Amino acid sequence: MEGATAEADSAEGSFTDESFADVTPDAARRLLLGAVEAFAERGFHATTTRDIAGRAGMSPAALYIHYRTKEELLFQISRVGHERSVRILTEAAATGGTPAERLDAAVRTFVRWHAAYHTTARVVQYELAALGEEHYGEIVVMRRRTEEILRTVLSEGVAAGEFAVEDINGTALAVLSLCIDVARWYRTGGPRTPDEIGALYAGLVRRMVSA
Amino acid sequence: MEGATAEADSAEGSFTDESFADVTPDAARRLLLGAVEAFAERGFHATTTRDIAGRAGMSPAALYIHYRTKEELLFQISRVGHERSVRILTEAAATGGTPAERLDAAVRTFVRWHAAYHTTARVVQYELAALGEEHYGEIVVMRRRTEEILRTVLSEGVAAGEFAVEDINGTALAVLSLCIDVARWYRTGGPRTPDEIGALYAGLVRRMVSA
DNA sequence: ACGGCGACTGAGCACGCGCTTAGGTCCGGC
DNA sequence: GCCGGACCTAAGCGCGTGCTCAGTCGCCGT
Repeated sequence: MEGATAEADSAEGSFTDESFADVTPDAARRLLLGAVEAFAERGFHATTTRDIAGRAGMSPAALYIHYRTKEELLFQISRVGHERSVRILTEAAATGGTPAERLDAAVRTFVRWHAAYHTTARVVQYELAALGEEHYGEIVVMRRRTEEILRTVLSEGVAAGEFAVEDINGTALAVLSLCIDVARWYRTGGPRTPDEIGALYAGLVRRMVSA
Repeated sequence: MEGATAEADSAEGSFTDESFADVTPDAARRLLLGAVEAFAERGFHATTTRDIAGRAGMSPAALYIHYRTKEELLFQISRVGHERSVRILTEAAATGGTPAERLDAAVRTFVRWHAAYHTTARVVQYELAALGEEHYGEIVVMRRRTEEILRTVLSEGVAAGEFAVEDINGTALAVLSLCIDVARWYRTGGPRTPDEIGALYAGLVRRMVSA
């Protein structure tokens, strides 16, 4: 929880994602951050390598010293982003407490991450189709783990009599879908902070599944 | 209801969207349908005009007899698609019955449309950023109407004592988000028919808001 | 002092893109 | 019979793209 709480604590404003804090060298990290911004704004295919390099304050050619292709840049973003989001979900779902409490924590922090880091999250969730086949394969494994975590919590809640859920697979998919889609519509400076959306969504999901 | 029921009646398989049935001449309609497929598969920016023309069985130049630019093709798809989806929601929310029944009908048919015509819906919901500024402005008006319909039903349900919803705006956004995101993950040939997903989601939403 | 090496740039290549243009074909009206 | 217009194609223009490469800069160990 500690990590997950720190994750989105400053909550408002467009601060950069610390997911990429330990990427070295410095230029490689700046390129990644530039690419995240650009991909989130325009999409992968509408973004030029010149734009990315420009945001990082470098010439177009410098990009290819640190990454072999534009697609590899996307893959690194996707990989790190997925690792982070899976970690957050795992930690939240593994806290002590009843299944209801764990589902609450999972939805709350997952949503908060998608809102606070919606720039990264948008690339992570909506640019999958631009990945190469092999890279996509690696990512899909992590995505399946995400679904598995949700299904597990729901099953345990049903077993404990806390939840009344007929279609566990379908409901898990719906809950995830609800959380993920936050990255699509969230705007910094909107009426709600990531924390508030997390709280709202946790409540909605709780009512959706509780017995 | 009649129209909305007919809308997704054959329910399974990848049948073409009749939204574009009255587009003339024939070649213009074939181009639209080809563009819908291509945009849904690869996204607007990754789709070439040669690809679209090829799917319609024509030379690249033929596209420009019927549409001035590639973007206009996207706009026509987006416009017709939005009109259709707004009409569906409006009709469902305007049936007689309690707010709970109308919310049920709205979610059910809206979700069914997004699943059954997920190809069109994916373009409609996820390619907005590729629209030109003026065209985007036109579309946004329709999207606001969609939100308004949802907020109205929720408000009426609260007033009638059927729903217990604190944050009407936030909840309306969440419900819409849930429905829309179906277009992202739905695949034809998956375990659930559009009808089944509609029923599942209507139930989930009902529990989310009911007093 | 200097060699070697990693980081970076300026210039530019080959390609595929959106779109245009000149011209061909077909068909209904007179 | 033949004109006019709607529809379509072959060819290709100009440009911006992803990416490359020869060469420069500056820092480090010796």
